[in-house]
Amino acid sequence: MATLADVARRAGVSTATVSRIINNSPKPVGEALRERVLAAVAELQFVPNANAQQLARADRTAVGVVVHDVSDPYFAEITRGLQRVATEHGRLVIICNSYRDPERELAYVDLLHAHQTAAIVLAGSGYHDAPITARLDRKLRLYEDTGGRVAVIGRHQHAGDAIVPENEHGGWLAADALYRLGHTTIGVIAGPRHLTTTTDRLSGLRRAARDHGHRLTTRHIEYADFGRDGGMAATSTLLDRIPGLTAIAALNDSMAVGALACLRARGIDVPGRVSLIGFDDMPISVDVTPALSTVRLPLEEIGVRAMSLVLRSPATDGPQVEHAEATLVLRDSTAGPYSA
Amino acid sequence: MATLADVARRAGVSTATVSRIINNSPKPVGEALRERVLAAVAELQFVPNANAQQLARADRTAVGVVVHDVSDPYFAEITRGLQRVATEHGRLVIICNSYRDPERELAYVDLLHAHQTAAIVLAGSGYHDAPITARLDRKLRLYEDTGGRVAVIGRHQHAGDAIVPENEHGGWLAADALYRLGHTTIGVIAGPRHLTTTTDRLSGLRRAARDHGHRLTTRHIEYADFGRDGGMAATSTLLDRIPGLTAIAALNDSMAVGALACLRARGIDVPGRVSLIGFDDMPISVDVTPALSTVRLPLEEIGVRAMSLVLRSPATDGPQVEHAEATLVLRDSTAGPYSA
DNA sequence: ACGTGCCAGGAAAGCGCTTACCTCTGGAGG
DNA sequence: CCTCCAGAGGTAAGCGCTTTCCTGGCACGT
Repeated sequence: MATLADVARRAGVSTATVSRIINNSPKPVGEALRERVLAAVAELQFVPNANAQQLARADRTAVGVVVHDVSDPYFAEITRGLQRVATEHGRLVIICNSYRDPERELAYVDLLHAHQTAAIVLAGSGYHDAPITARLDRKLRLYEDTGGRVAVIGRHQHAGDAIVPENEHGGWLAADALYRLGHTTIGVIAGPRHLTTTTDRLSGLRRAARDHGHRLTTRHIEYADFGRDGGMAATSTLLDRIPGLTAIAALNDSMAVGALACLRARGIDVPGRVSLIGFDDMPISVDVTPALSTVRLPLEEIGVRAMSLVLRSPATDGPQVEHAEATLVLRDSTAGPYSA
Repeated sequence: MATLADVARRAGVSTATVSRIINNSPKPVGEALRERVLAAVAELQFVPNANAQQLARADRTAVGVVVHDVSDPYFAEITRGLQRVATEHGRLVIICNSYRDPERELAYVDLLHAHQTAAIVLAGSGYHDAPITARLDRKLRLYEDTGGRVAVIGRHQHAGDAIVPENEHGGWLAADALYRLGHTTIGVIAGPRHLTTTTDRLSGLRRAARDHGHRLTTRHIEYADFGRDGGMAATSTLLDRIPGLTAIAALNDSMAVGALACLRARGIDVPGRVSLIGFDDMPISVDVTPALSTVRLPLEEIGVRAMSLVLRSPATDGPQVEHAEATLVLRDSTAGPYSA
């Protein structure tokens, strides 16, 4: 492993000179030396030790991202936005998967802090768990005190920058859309109840029911994992419990896809017999059959905005909270109820 | 930013002692001191500087992963496998997206090298571009010389560990399946021609044609981007160019989903009028309508194996090359040709 | 009583860089 | 001809840790 000193020796110059050249520092260096040094760098295949550089200069460059799971399309889209902006700024992104384990999330925050990343963006639902939330908040605040920037996506708690998707409003949109189509009872397939995303979306659904004087009911809720298989299972029990159900709201599109699979397996026509609406509008949602009606969240844009927030000059005053608009997208999986 | 020295001062001990305690080194430390130090650590909210640690000890812990794009389901699945194993070994994973830009790929290899990662795994197709390939190979070899481990997924060139998916065989399987169903001319929608994955899969297709004495033809190839929209566009031109086409082979499932969208838009029944087969078997493929027939690659397993290879004790002798088996999965998008 | 080991703890030498500061040119200006 | 200064390069002090080696006590053996 060649070091700076090796290069310096080989070129017959001091390490300072080599350092200046490879970082092309503002300090002028003669052309002759520069060439000698560059030649030595090439011969020795010198690759500077980034850890030593980080330690020596004070600056922080990489940025850390903690998501629940990159392979989930929801996070994949957000991450794509994050990455794009980071790359434009010449920043390396370190992606960490917490797999929805709060402890692992905490551990990753420590880790990114320890690695002196310039910023941490935390994407994904918060937890209904006060001790965890408090610990996380403390860690984040400490990190900020040492000069780190933080942005959270989709959680309320933290004091720093935040992008908050309109989950509650989105829930309202979904229920309202179904009601307008003539449905009066909605079966809900929800994610884990300890996630704030779940409860936020649910409360939007419920508010819609209240707004319509309870001619609409959203009482039937089935909780499962936020994923295709969870959606499939939840749909199955929902169907068994509520004969004649005409509408299902899934709290995310992955679950909706699972619901579709269940419905198809049972030979229940969508939207002929049952209407289905999802949430998020992930890329694939337009390609399933029937194309999924859903509440759209600008996923990639959310990523872009979060990264921009965290990379903006610190001059900007105070923590920013931006909202990401939820919009209704009606495609082919929703229709008026089948009149029995 | 509290440092080790701060903690030592606060606890009234030497930095050596603090270091021993926080790393719980084998060297024994008295109980009284240990408590004092731990208290100081807590009060000062000390978080060790990982860069300094890396520099001081010789070991490397993180591992780097370079993929074309994590938000692509193909890579998302592989990454999931990689992550799982890394996590089991307590390793941090740094994920880098090259967005299929060879230069960026090279830059990332340098970057990961510079950051002293323990290993680099390069996932995704290689390029038909000798200079690039040579440069990459040189960098990788240099990295290995300095003690780094490398594994590549899905490319032949490099000398180190490799997982090679049976792309050629998979192509053969796809074409052969279609032939057995009675199709004699296959329209192919392919990814970029400079990717080895594209050409490998294509040559499998062609071999199948030869094997069947050219009663089968795979001459009609449309190149586009490896993605949903690329697949859609390619299918469109294919359909225009070859009237009466009864079978389409897409070189990956994303393209196949795009093909499905195009076919649906044109009102062409699948598999009634046109049969469609994909490649990869990404998770969503079972949920589109009709469920996609495809050539399955054990994506997550590939990730698992690659990471295991790279994390195995160096004692193991020589570079390993493992194959990932391609298997035919016939679902609902393929059938016998419609006899005109 | 004195040596002999052992053990807890500290001193200090790095790890591979960056950079503030110093030194030594040589040429311009008087 | 001397002074002064700018430019080119080097010296060395860190950055925040880890770890080797050393020291000073202490309990033990004789």
